[in-house]
Amino acid sequence: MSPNGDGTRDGYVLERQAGHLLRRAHQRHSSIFQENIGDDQLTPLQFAALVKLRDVDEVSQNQLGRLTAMDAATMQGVIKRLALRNLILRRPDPDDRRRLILSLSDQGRALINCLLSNGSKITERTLAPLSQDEQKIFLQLLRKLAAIK
Amino acid sequence: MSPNGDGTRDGYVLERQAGHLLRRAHQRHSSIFQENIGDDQLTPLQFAALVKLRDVDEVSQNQLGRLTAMDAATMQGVIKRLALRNLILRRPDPDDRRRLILSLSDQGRALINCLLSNGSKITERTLAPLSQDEQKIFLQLLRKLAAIK
DNA sequence: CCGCGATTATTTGTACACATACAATATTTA
DNA sequence: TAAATATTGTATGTGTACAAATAATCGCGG
Repeated sequence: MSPNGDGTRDGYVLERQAGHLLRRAHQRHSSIFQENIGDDQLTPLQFAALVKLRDVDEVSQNQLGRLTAMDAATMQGVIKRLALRNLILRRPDPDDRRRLILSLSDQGRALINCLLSNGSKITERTLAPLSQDEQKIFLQLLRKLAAIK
Repeated sequence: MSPNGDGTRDGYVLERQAGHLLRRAHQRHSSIFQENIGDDQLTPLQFAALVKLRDVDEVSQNQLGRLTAMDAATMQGVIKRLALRNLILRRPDPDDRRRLILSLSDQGRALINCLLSNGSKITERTLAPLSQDEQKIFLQLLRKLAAIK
């Protein structure tokens, strides 16, 4: 009821809420990404789109959005910026005229192949505050929490 | 080197990267927040600002930003929107004319007191995919990862 | 007391993030 | 086949996020 010394009055402490901590952890990761990705323009979502596009070769914009957990509107912006840099190609699907088929350009393929090791470094540095065992546990629990699979 | 069946070609699997998982977990939390906060306009950052302002009574805008991990530009927008709804008061600091002293309005205090239990519910539902033990471990590791304290 | 660096708040620009709405096209089903 | 429904890509509006630039003010060393 009365102040606790740290300024809190009762049960709800911001620093203990999952959402706040997730946001701050994500913040920290973004900053590590930016420092280590090795391409000033490339953002985490753009990188994710390129990685996934490399895995699947060809997909429609919406499909790629589902594979990378971006909604259609967000995906559209990400793709537009990647296309502007000539990292991906867009061509109409002859079998479904609503769709745009996306694929990596040679330049995009070269870039992502070159940057993949930076991606691994980023994950490593993001998890660096944890021991090896802790990292394993954390990723496992985080996967559950993100409702993956 | 060659495709693995799941479409991946080698070591870098998007779904195993900390950043991607953090983003998706945060996404899921945001959606839970929106469904459960009980105020259509209130966002996670606005809620955090109100909670912290309730704890500390009076602070400058930048100080509140540091307490809630928002940079000055973000804080400015959040505060502007809260002030627009008359949830907070802004008055100049007589001792430092650069500062705006922020405090909860009666309306803001009433709202946050009313919504705190929803905040707890949101944390609970966000962590629901984990057992009690897992929740404890997860929060502890997440706090380390977010570099809190 | 002066000057200069630091702090405070604001503004601008870019990029997510998602809801909503829309037009064009596909698919389902009546 | 015709009508209802769903999907695809685009556009718009609001709200994070952060860098960079600006202006006002503060405080400290000289």
